[in-house]
Formats: sequence, C-alpha cells, structure tokens
Amino acid sequence: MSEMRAPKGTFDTLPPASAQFVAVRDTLTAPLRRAGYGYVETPVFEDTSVFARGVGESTDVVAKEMYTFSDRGGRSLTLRPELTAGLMRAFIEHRLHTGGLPVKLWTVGSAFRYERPQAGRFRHFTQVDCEALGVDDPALDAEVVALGVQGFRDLGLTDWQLQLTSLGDSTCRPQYRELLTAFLARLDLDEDTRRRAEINPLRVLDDKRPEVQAQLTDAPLMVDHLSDSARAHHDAVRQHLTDLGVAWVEAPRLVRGLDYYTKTTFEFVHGGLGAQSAIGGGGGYAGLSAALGGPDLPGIGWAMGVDRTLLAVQAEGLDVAVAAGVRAFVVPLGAEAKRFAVRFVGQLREAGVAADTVYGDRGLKGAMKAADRSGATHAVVVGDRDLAAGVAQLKDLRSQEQTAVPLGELLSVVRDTVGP
RNA sequence: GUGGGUGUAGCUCAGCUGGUAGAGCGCCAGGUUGUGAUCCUGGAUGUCGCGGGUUCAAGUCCCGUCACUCACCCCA
Repeated sequence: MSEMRAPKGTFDTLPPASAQFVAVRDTLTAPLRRAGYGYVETPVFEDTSVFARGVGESTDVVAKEMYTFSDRGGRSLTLRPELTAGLMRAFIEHRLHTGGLPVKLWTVGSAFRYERPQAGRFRHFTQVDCEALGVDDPALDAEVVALGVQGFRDLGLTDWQLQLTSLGDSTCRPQYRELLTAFLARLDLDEDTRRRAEINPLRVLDDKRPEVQAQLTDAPLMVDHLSDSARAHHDAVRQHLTDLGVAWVEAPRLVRGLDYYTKTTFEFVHGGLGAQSAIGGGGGYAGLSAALGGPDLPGIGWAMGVDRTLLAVQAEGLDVAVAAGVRAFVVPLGAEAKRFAVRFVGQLREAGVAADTVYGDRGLKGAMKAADRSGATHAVVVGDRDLAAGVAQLKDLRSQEQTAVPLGELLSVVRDTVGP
C-alpha cells in the first residue's frame, strides 16, 4: 500500500460515483442559469483581508479555520473558506454596481477550512454560490430562496426542510443583542460558553447540549424584537414564498456563523446526514459591500454544499447520475480488424454514438469481457474472416442474438440499433 | 482544540480465553484455439497501520504513535 494519501479531511471523487457529483452540481446550478444569473469565476485564493473584513474577524472561520500563507512576494493570501467574499470583492473591483441593479451572479468551486473532519464536514469542499446584489426587496429574497429550493426539487430530494428567520437590521439587532446578553448573564454556563456569549451571544441560542437548551426556553428571540421595517420585510418575504409555493419552518433560533448576515436568514437541513445536517444556507447581508470598501449596497444570497447534497441524495437512495459509459463496443480479431475497429469507433463517435473498443492485446475473450464491463448494450465483433466476407457481427449483449451486417450498412445499422 | 470508536487481501469483514492468517466479493487463467454476463475448475495478492514492551511464542495482552471515523465546537 502506498504512503501517499489525500490530505486529512479531503477525499477523491472517482468513477462511477463522480457521475453523481457532476449531476448534483449541475442540477443545483441549472435554476440559476435559467433565471438569468451570470457566471463569475474568481481565484481560489484571495488577499487575506478580503476574508478577515468580509467574513468577520470574530468568526471561527476567520479566527481559526483559514488556510493562510505568504507567497514569495511576502503577501498574505488565504485559500477561500467560502465563496461570497471573493465574489463581492470582484463585484466591487469591477464596479458592477454601475450597471442595472440588481446584479445577479453565481459561481461554483472549491472552498477550504481547517477543521476537524467528521461526517459531511471536510477541509476541502465544493459549494454552489448564488448572489443578488444592489436591491433591497423582499421579493428578491424570495426569488433567491426559491432558486435553491428548485435545485433540491429537481434532484428529487424530499427529506429536507427550509428553516427561515430574520436576524434584524442595524436598528434593532444591537438592542436585541443587549437584551440577550443580559439574559445569558443570569444563566449557569460554563466558561467556554460564556466566552462565546461575549463574541456572539446569538450563537449560544443554537447550542445543542440539552443542559444549555433547558435554560434557554425563556430566552428573548430576535423575531419578537424586529424593527418595523425589518418586521415588514420579513412578512413580505414569507408572503412571496407562499406565492411561490415554497414551504418553510420558522426557526427563531437559527444562527449563522458568518458575521455579515442581516434580515432574511435561512438554512436548508436534511434528515439523513448526521450532525452536519445543513446542505445549504444563506441570507441577506447589508453591510458586506461597505465592509470591503465598496458602495453601501445590500445583497442576498446562499451557498449550497455540493458534497453534502450528494450525501443527501445517497441517503435517499436517489439515482441522479446520467447514464455513464458507452452504447456500442467494437471487438476486433486480428490485425486488419484492429485497424477497422479503431477507424469504426471514430466514425461511431463522430455520428454521435457513444462507443469504445479494446486496447492492449487481450484476446477475444478478454475483449468481450471489456465489452460487458463497458456497459454497452451491443458489441460489434469483427475478425479478419468477417472483413474478407464484407460483414461484421452485431451482437445484442442482453439477448445474445448475433447477426451479420454488411460493412456498407454497419454505421447506420449500429446507430439505429443502439441509439445515441 | 476536546472526547468516543475503529485499523487484518483491491473491497466488505471473520479470527474464541496468546500457538507465526481465513471467507465472500472482485481480479487473473482454464473449461469454450471466433464470443461477455451465468455455471464449473484452478490461481495470485497481506511489512495483520507503525514503533516499543510482556512472553518460549503476539493479529490477539500492555504502552506510545499515526491514520480513519463519529460527536462537541463550528458550518456547506
């Protein structure tokens, strides 16, 4: 066994399972493409300050989970721990806000966090990201959420739910925060939790330990202390979601780990994943653009975990992969037949038929075995003897029926028999 | 960063109270010198994660270490 291994917390996605990964990734992005969102490609690493300022210095992600390094020019760079901050940096750098608003963007790619791996949590993972920037409109919030919902529906997922709440805005959140801090100060909490309460008291609300939860039954909730405008925004979002046929559950204790979220906040959770049950999440972020030195513009967006969604697909036993493999497999026998096979496979592919042949000297039996494993429904067996007679044998690998086909008709017969 | 579990063939695993390794699947070959899958027969592959200790003897017991895994924290 080799000592070479994928780094801790990373994994390789190999055939045939990789076909499912591709299907999940493409299904999640399809609704965005259909809705007119534009694709953006940004670097996998950014200046460290993009994340420090964008994600928030006090978050765990920035404080202890970033892959940060110096390049040869002495610059501090960081492998992106999420995709939104880099997207915003590009949005600001290229002054995309000077066009029509909102600006609707999506991207997909790798993200990196130095965390202890566990089920559904890795140091390298893939996210699909969707952002709508520059307009504060509850209908836009609803659209963004609905586009995420559509992806899950298209995959056939059923064991999931949308959790929704509002984290308030700059006028009501600070007041609520004080209220909550005062409440938490009266509880019997361990030192670790106290420290967390200081950094972000909201996060204590979704502590999973029963002894903590028991003390939180009477905790004040953000949704009960929203400003009039935040309240109206939240109500309108829910009305639009209803109109769009999107169901949700109220999650007044939903907290997200990135500092930039405001108002609409949501998470998609799946029942088959273990502790890391979130397959996607997002929300509004009023202050992010300004925090990165850009215009003071609002935004709404989400990130979906492709790997976690794939786990969800597998947990539900769904068959999402497009049929891989080939339809026709050419089996040559002899030197002349070999030349014919290589040429004929090229013709089949050119004609749109997924086809393959055998490479390496394996003999007829081995070649037939390869044909079987390829997933092809039909084999084209051709030996020098057949070529001399001007035919090839077309064999249905399921029924075992074999018929001789004149070479002049072979291409069209195979194409019509096996399909694309 | 903290805690629990597990490391034996390519994969899934068995190996009782210590006596120097096995099964199924897969792979290869033959049965069928021009036919796969099915069936029959045969075959190959292991530093038992690594290091140390106890013992006449360690896959088995003890210690350490690494990896994987699950959970906390956090999050996709």
